[in-house]
Amino acid sequence: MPKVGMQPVRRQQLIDATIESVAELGLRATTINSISKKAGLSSGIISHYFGGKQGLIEATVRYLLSNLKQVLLGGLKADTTPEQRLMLIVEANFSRLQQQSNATKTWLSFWAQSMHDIELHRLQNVNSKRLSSNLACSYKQLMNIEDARNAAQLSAAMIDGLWLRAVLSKSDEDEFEHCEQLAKGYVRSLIKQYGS
Amino acid sequence: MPKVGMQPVRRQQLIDATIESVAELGLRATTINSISKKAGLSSGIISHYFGGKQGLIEATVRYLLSNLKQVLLGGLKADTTPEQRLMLIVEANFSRLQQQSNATKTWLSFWAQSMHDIELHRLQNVNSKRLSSNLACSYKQLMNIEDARNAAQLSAAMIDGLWLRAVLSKSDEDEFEHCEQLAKGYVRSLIKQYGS
Amino acid sequence: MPKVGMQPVRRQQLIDATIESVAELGLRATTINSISKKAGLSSGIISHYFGGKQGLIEATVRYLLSNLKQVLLGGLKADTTPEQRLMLIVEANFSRLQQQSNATKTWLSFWAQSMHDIELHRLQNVNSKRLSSNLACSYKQLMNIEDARNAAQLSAAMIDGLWLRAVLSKSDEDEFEHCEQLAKGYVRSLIKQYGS
Amino acid sequence: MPKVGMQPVRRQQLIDATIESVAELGLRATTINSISKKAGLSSGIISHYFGGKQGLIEATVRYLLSNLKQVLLGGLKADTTPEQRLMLIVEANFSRLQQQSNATKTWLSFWAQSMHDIELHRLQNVNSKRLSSNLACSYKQLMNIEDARNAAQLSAAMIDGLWLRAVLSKSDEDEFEHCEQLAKGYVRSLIKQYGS
DNA sequence: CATGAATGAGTATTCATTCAT
DNA sequence: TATGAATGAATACTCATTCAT
Repeated sequence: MPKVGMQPVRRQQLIDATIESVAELGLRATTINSISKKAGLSSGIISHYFGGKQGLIEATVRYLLSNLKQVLLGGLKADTTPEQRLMLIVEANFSRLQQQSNATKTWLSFWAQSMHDIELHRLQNVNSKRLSSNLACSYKQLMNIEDARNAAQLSAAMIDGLWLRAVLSKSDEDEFEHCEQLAKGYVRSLIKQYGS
Repeated sequence: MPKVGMQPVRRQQLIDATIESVAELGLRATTINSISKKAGLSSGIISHYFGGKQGLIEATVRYLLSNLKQVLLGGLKADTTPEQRLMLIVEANFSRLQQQSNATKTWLSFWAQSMHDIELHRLQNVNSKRLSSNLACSYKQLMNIEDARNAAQLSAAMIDGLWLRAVLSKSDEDEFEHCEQLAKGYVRSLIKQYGS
Repeated sequence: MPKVGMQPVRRQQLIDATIESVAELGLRATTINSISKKAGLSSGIISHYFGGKQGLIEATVRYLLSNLKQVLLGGLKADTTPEQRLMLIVEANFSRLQQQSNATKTWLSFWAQSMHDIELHRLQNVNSKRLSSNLACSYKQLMNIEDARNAAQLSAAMIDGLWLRAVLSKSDEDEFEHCEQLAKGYVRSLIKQYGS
Repeated sequence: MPKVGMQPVRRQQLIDATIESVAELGLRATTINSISKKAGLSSGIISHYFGGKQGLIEATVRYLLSNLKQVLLGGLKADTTPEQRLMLIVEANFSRLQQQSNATKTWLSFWAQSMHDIELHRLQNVNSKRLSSNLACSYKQLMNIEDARNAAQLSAAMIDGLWLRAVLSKSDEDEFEHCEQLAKGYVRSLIKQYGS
């Protein structure tokens, strides 16, 4: 039943299946078969739409990153205060777990792989830099540039650190929620500490 | 060239080669051949000494963890103040990069794999718990239990977060050094904030 | 050259190649490569169609057994006398050598392996029981039940014994023919001895 | 603890371990390690005494065959009648199961392998011929040569057939005993039938 | 558009053999 | 005389890719 205009549908089907498979089996055990089976499609379709497994992996990472960006932009309105913006950034980063039931493991797999994959590393760096610069941008409205940059780096580390430890200890949603609160508390303490 | 008493020598040779190979190629691309070639030994020897690839991987993780523990214990003397102890813990955790030229990437690979490997997860959890409890133990001498526990969780997250971001951005030694200072500064600020 | 509807063709190709390889090299020296080479196919195809070497081995045994059954059923017509039926059973069992140029050696290999392989043992038992019960069924029409059972056991042993010794001494077709006549003669002598 | 004159002791230890291992695991799964472990010796000793695995296998077959021969000769006394001799031959052949707790499976493995191993085939043929000629020799004293040869061939087939079916159906000792009685009964019926 | 049959290089593992001690 | 460390060829199996339909 070949149809026209299936391209975006098929692509998304395959990306969703990839996230599921990596979360469930790990990047290592994820095969073109495990993905296509989850998508309910044939294995050949992957080469057809993504040129190969590697292409699908990269498209999946790009999708996860752009999703994170959308969540962030979606929450920003014209009249948000700098502090509200900072809270939104924290929330967006912890929401990485909600997009798919368990896409958290997927993030971690891609991080590790990015150490040995140039394209993945580039994508991951763009994202990392964006977190820092988003944070710094808001902090700058509350303190001097030097302190803002420091606060941004520390907050970014705290967010990733809390998130990572939560993922690695296979925490449930409540514990993630608790970590999100800790991160917000830390951001507030930085504002109080350096804020003018 | 069979000799007697080679067991510990060969085991260490293979563990070192594994760390090198995982750092260079990633856990995924590390094969029994890449390891044995680096060790200058035959592939069969891995089964002989570790029962298989999985056994060698686990032995390598155990080695890295025990090394971290040794670094920590090695720095502790009788007359260290709680604050000195906390600084030592931070240093030990950042020293993960120095034990082997580039064992940092290796740690990250093992973390990711631990999400899909029960034994690795168990080992990683022991280590994670030890960091928290070591920190909490020292904090308890400086503040009340509730605050100490919180401080320990936050410091652990900050240490791992700073370390992770440094690894992921392929930082050089100076940047690691800077991160270590940031971590220490954060620990000091927690002491000042909650300390009685 | 992927085509549709090749499944049964490929399966039979591989089963034939297995019989050939086991006959020529023995079960022990038969590898996935020796089979796929004989079949003119790649080694991967075996996993594709049979899940692995073991699956192909079992399918091959099943094929040989079902073939034996077919030869037997094929010879039976409505108006055969019990004695004619008994002769047909003997013939069918000796025909094991004709189905494939030299499938006899293959049978022997599978028998030996059945001592250490549950599934093969099950299959081999079904076959062995069928020979006994087919013989007993015909004998019962010629003598009392007790004698029929005895005659069946003795005839089955005589058939297998003559066949085995012919195989082990690498007999030619004439000698097989002679053994078949001996077996038939023995069956007739049992009928004369016990027959009412 | 190197000692002199250990050669025959070690050889027998290894042959016994081979019989055990082949019976338990099958010829296919029997390795130099499974044998040397059962013998409580090192793996290297096998090359030392038998030149390799193949040499040990052949020595083991030779041992089983010579044992069968000994059992037969041992039972023969000066004043045995031809019929007694025939019964002894049957008994000796069924005793193949008693030499080692379960050496029966071992025989079958070697038979199958003899189809693809010249030396094994030679040994097995000598044994097979001896059975026939021993039987024929005794029969000749009771009937004319033609009938004796026929009777020998049929008896040999009956003995092997009954024994084979008993082994393949994993019969217990009682069932083996029953088969031995059936074989003896058959020999007696042949004597009655052709005997002058 | 989409399938899935077919390939074959690559992987971990096994194991008979060798040989320094 | 005896060991067992070390080897590396061989084996079964996996899986990304290709391509005829």
